[in-house]
Amino acid sequence: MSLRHALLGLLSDGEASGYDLAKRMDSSAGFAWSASHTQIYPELVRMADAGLVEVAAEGPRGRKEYRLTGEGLAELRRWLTDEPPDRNRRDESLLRVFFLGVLEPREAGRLLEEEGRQWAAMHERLVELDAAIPWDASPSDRFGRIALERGLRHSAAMAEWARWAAQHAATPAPRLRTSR
Amino acid sequence: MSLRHALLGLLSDGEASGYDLAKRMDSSAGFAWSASHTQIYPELVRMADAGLVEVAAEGPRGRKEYRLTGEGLAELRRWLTDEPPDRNRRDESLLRVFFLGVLEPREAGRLLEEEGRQWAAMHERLVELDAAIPWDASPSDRFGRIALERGLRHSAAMAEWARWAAQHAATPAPRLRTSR
DNA sequence: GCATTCATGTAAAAGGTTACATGATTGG
DNA sequence: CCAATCATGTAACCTTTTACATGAATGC
Repeated sequence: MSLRHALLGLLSDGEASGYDLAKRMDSSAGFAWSASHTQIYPELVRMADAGLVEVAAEGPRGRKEYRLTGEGLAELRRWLTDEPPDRNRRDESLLRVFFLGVLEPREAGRLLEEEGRQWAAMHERLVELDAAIPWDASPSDRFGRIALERGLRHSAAMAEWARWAAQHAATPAPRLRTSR
Repeated sequence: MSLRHALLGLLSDGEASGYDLAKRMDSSAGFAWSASHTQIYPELVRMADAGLVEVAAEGPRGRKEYRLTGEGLAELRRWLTDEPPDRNRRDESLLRVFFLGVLEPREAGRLLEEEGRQWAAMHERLVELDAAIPWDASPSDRFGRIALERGLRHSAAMAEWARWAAQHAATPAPRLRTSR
């Protein structure tokens, strides 16, 4: 139930409404987890029932600002330290690579080149994001920056891999050599 | 509906029963997509109804070997070339990083070190897998090797990142410097 | 003979997406 | 006044996981 912990984490950075959380999810932590408002609103109600969050204030248009309770913060910490991360991989763009052999080599190469462009574009986006954010010395910014660094390295490595792969997709060499 | 395309892809490599597919899923393509037998069996029935696969042979213990139809192969190719990959990210171990600020710096560092060990272990596993597989010149092996190379580069980059991050998690520097 | 592996399934529950629905407030 | 954004929700559907269930063949 990672949605719950994602919401606890986002709320640890300050009070927010479901609407706010949905938007935050689309930027920062959304690189790791996404959810639509239709999933967030009922989950917040369940979390309030469980005592993990509480309504801190109500605003215009029925806006409800949620705040983390002590119990909620404890649950977030427990999750981080005691529960082993779910390393279940689910990556559609990798899945596709396995099956590129059913296409013409040229077509497979073309798709890998496109994959490289996508990763390069993502890298570019992250570089700009990094430059645009006024990082401060707060713990949440420190780890936000560390998470972004992960994205930078990941996208750089994937863009490089895709370029390498595109070259090797069409070359009828009996054995591939790695670049490392 | 990626499960369907994962199964089509696995079947493009040769006939297999649901049982076989569940096992293959745990090794090769399982690094990108996993599914349990309880999901695979009914999906194969639906795929047969849709004309994408057919029962090629029946064996002992009610074993049913499925074979890709022409329609199935066409659908696999259409998916690869015409449908844009779903780049929806869902990565619990990254999600955690965003929230490490709620822990003691030392605890956060410890978790990042553990993350580094996990990635290094994964890298080691892939290096061994690479050495153990008798790659041939077939298209499926070519792209299997390319997919594995992606895993090698990915795990190497992530292991390096985690080591870097562990160092920076506890250091109370006002601004982080990247290693690139 | 017995344990293991092979082999298939059903059903309930949980998690997630898409379509539909409503209305208040703000900015131009 | 009108469009855009804010703000919340329900319901149907699809996907995935977990629990339960059964029994045949193989190897020792």
